[in-house]
Amino acid sequence: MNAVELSGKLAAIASPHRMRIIAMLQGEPLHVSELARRMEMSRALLYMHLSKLEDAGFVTGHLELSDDGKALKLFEVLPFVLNIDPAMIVNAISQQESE
Amino acid sequence: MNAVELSGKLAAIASPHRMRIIAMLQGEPLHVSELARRMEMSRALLYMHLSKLEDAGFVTGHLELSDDGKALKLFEVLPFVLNIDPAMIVNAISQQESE
DNA sequence: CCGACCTGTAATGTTTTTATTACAGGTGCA
DNA sequence: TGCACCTGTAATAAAAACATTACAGGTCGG
Repeated sequence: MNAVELSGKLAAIASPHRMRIIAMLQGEPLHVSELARRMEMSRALLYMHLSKLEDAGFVTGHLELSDDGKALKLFEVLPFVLNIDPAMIVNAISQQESE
Repeated sequence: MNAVELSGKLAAIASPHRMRIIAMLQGEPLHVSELARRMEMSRALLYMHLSKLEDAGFVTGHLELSDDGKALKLFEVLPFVLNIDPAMIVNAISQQESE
């Protein structure tokens, strides 16, 4: 992982709102409207945060049909681990590309 | 470490410029002007980035006298480790305060 | 005294991020 | 048909981050 990719991922979690989203989804997938209620946040804003988390690979969402036939967009946390220390920063900077 | 502190630290490293600063200082403390030359960056801008890194506890700087008596502000990397995964995010969110 | 270094920051402009509001459209059910 | 849900996004405003320029002041050596 190069420096740009790494900083992108770090920026994606470096937000109290987004960390709270991860904490709420952890172990309990929720659909957008329900999550918006629990976060006490507008859906539009929540979508913005969810997009950043999804782009960075921390969460994933998919449409699903509820029991009564309504479409729900369920989001869940993807497993991830990032060990940040000086050596891995040096390593990221020295990477020109590659995943 | 609570969510606000953690997001502050993550935001501080979530920048290619600042990651590069850490990489350059790692193992070789440098004074501001010299680092500015190697980074090809203005001192004013470098100070802004260094302040963020110092506030977050990733680097530290102190004045020191060179051999010919001039004052130099030497910066060096402080050891740090951050293991980021869903569980530690949940933990950070559940912390109300404490260091 | 002057030139070549160094530190430190204020003021300003630009860009990006964050947040709000408003809209369009869908399903199920009484 | 009207109500209560849901998804999705465009347009806009407000706030924060980033970057540049310009200045003030210090030490040293020729």
